[in-house]
Amino acid sequence: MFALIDGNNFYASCERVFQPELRGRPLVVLSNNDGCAIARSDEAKALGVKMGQAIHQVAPDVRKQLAVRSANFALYGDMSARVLAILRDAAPRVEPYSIDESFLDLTGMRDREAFARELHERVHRWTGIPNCVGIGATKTLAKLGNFVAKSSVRKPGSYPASLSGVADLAALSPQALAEVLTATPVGELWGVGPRWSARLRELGIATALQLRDAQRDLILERFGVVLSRTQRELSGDPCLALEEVEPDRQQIMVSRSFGERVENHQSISEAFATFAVRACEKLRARGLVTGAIGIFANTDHFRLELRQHHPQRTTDLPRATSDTRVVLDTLRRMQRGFLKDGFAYKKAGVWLMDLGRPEQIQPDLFAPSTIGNDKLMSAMDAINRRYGRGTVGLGATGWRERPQWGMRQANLSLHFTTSLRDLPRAHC
DNA sequence: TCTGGGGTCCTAGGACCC
DNA sequence: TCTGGGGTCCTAGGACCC
Repeated sequence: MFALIDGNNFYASCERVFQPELRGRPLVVLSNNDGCAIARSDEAKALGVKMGQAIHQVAPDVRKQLAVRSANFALYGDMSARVLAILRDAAPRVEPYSIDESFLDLTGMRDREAFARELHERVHRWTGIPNCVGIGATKTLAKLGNFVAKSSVRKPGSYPASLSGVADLAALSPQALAEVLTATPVGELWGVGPRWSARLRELGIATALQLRDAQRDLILERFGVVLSRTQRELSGDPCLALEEVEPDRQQIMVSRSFGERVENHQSISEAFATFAVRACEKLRARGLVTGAIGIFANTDHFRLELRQHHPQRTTDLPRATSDTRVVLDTLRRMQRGFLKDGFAYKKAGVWLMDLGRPEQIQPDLFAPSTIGNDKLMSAMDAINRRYGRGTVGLGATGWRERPQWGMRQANLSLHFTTSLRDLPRAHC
């Protein structure tokens, strides 16, 4: 038996906790570079702002009514950790699924509904984050329960009012569950994206109930094992287990769109170095080493009248490492002849592949299997953790206050919970 | 003027092995 | 005349998630 708890309009809700003036107003949180909407308050949804919509494409009269914030991931990450601490305290087995969602194992619990209601209120009371809880015999049904709980808050009448905020689908009669499944378009299910949703509808499968009751071998044959699992989970047959221990990452990527188009290769080289430094920090934080490096750059694909170039290159390292300097050295060599003159680049990224635990790396007969100075790197990480990111670093990043490639963040809120520097400026 | 940043898994097909 | 039958590994592409 699973529960899924998730924060409503999570990023928008985080902003509202510390900026009460945003409550009750249509609020939009923008992606990096203040490009498109990545979170919307209910009021902003009601005005018709779409998920992922470019903010400059929102009608001017709507735009005027919106409160807007630049994405503040430091704040959201910290609020997420607070919510998670409450969940871990309340339930023995928790799987953090995303920044705003966790699965809980409720197997054997007697009064699930009371537990879920209490948790629902406690998270809101203790963190300020409104949330919903879905419960079901499988993860897919718990996810669906969560969708039902949220929908019946936002659009009263879409589902029975008793399922508002907290929805235990496992407590419903088969008839009542069938009604919920009938009211749910197939595309709203976890694991059914726009492509499959369209293909399913062509086959006359438009609702969750129709998918559940469709021919098993038809789904398996036409869509593969992934959707087949979703189908089985819909009938209460668990195919996905709770994963308390996060599996090691297979790759780590750091990429950014630039605040403006950049032709200057030195500037882009500094961007690559900055991304590599960040990627290596993430790598070490997970106790991993990397065996290969990839880089890419893109010109502005929204300006097709401009000359386009999207080079990409990967290199295997002779020995695995988590030492930023080894990665930067390789990166420098990879960049020879990589960018072309006369192109204006808009985005670049670095990714680390072939990740592994240092003790699992196949050893070389004549040389150590990894390379680099662990003590130096952990000292740098410790200083940056304590005094703030970028307190110590490496020259290849350019070390600039405002790099040419830097992001636009015109409406960034304060780091209310993670920066002492911001505290005196916070009025709450 | 202005358009995000991460991830995972599965499948099919080709190269290659014995 | 007739030309096997398994395997694995790798990669690219496509789907999904938040």
